[in-house]
Amino acid sequence: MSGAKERPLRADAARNRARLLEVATEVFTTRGVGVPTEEIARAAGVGVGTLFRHFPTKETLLGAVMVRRLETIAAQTAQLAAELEPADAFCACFRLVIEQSAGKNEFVQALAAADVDAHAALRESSEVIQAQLAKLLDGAQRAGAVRPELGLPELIALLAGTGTAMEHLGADPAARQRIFDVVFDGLRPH
Amino acid sequence: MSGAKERPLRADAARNRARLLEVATEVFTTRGVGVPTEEIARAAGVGVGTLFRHFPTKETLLGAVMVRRLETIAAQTAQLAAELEPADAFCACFRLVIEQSAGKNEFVQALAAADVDAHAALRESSEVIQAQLAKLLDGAQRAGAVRPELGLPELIALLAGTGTAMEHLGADPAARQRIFDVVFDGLRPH
Amino acid sequence: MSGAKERPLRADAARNRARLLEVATEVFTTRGVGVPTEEIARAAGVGVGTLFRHFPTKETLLGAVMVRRLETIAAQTAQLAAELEPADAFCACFRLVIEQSAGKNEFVQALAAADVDAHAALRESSEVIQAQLAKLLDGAQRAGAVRPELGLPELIALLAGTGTAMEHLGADPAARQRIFDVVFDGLRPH
Amino acid sequence: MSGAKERPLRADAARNRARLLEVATEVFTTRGVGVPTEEIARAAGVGVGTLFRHFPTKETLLGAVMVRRLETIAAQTAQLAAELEPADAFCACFRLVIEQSAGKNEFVQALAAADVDAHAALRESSEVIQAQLAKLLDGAQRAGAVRPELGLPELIALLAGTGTAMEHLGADPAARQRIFDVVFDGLRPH
DNA sequence: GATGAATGAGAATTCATTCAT
DNA sequence: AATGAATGAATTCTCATTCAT
Repeated sequence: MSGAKERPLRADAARNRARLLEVATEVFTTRGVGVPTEEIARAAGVGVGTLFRHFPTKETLLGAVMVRRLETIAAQTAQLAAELEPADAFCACFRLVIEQSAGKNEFVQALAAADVDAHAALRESSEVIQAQLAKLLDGAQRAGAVRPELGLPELIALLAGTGTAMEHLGADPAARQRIFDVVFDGLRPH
Repeated sequence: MSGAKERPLRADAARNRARLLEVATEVFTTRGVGVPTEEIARAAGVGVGTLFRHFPTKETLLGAVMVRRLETIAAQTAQLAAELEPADAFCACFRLVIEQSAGKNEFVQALAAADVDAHAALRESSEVIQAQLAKLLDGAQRAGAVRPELGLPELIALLAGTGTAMEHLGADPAARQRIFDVVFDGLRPH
Repeated sequence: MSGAKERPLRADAARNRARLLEVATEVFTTRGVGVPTEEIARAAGVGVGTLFRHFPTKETLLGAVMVRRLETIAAQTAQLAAELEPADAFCACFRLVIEQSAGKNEFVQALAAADVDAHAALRESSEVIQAQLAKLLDGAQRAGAVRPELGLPELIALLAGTGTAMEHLGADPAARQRIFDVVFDGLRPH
Repeated sequence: MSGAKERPLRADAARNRARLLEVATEVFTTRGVGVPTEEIARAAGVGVGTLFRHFPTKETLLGAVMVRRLETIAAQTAQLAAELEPADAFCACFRLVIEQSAGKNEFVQALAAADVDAHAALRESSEVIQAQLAKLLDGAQRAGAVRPELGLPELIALLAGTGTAMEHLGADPAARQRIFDVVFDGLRPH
């Protein structure tokens, strides 16, 4: 279904690609999507040409960064979901998503402004995570740990919102915990 | 406190300035800060030159838009605070801020990316609101309606976060209400 | 039908636009369409921005150059057609087109490679000329000066071809005349 | 005369070189010289590196394509010249050159824009053909079939021009024949 | 004061050519 | 020899800001 015929990719090319993704993630996250591609290339120690060989469009790069993030989160989520009781799993994953999503989240908007094909790759990863979240939510609700009237869209909105709140708070762990307290207590049936 | 000597400003100039702010608010809110200044000028029915005479920098314009929003919110907040019991006032104002802040909120980020002087004008308005929020929070906490361990920073973070959540949800009023339920229930002492 | 509402255009702006066209004609003609826009701007003594304000696309500029050429030719053709007997008019106009069309004629191809809208402006001018040529051809054929089996497409092809031949010949007037002799003698009924 | 010490060239290398020339001829002819080298390499089933090993410059490749064309034409011309009467040989060869030269003829211009060394290889092939054409012209003139005042430069210019005319006409054989009629009748003594 | 033309520093992207594998 | 990844100069176009009218 992911119809691309992926060549093995030479060792050094793979390294460059990985490095580029690494750097782009860092840069986009800390300084926003407005950063010039050239700067990302320089930071990765390659020429612009190389960047564009791997990601034919800035948007493609953006998408690849997102996908990588999503895949990481999906993997960790899967593990937590397997190891913990429904209610705990739900909380742990909620926290996980928040911690992993930190940074300027204009990403999504930047991508939303773009054409559909760019989304194609994202859609898949996105659906995987959403499915996981839906299952976690359902489990927590059956266990009576989360208000039954909430749907997946609200959960996603709350994740996004909590992420924003955390950004505004900076690193103070006590304050962050207080936010989690509010959200988790608010999520419980009332 | 605002050290500038403001001349009276001719009638038509004032009208232009007002119209520009109006339009800029609308445009920035619905289409983001990336919109070219020229387009804003055109939408306001003036030349770019006029825009830049009133707001010597795009960032200045952005700041002015923010200030206007903040002042509106501050005024409405003051009124609500005067009319309602502490607990109700807190909730009403929380909702108010959320509803008024709707739209592409890259604003803040765009401003954050800029130099300190641009903030100067904002700081004042910002402080006014923060003082109001602090008072509301304190009142609600004294009334036992809000967890006592929350500080102003957390409140602000939650406001920002709830705003983001609402954006992700679109216009569905029932879903929006469910988010408010979670947040307000979570804010209560547990 | 030419639906554009043309503003009067300020004096200096008009001068720049004219100069730009002048220079672009010269440059494209002598050095081909590959010349960077920036260089054209420089040669016209303006910044790139100005060039792109007047011609939002390199292709637009190309088109405008063509249109100008075509219009010049059309005007001169009209005059010659009015003043001379059919047979002479035909020859005179044939020569005229050749002399005016000199230069690297990749123009047309460059434009042909582009989208339809760019052609729109050209089409009109092009049709005007083609109508004139059709009339001239018809007149000359009625006068028995040109083979009756030739159609407009062949005439156009011959114009293009003779133009190419002239380019290959450079400025030697005697040689150019010999080419004309061949073509005109060949055009006569046999 | 061609001062390079040519090594025998391994069998597969020779095959690659041939294939490259084949493909480049096709591609340049149908799509113009703007096509990226990489694409030509891909179409030939080799890597760019290989292309550049055989032809150290895009221009070199262009030149080689031209040479190949010229050599083909020269060979066929020689055969026709040997088989036919002077007048017929002249006409047949004229047609031959036209038919073989079809396609986007920016070639020559592209080469003309380049430095002299690239021409060096061409010069030789070019001189061969020109000698043949001179002889054919002379023969036809002696036979009284072609105007005596025409020189080789005019013949070449007419060949180029007729080629252009044909390109403008597309494939319609009747129209093409009408062009030939004009040219051949024009070439006859008047 | 208002206007909108002019400016030019970027920004994304392409492509001939080089070079490590 | 062949490969294709890497390179970076060059190119088109945008947009905040300035300035002549």
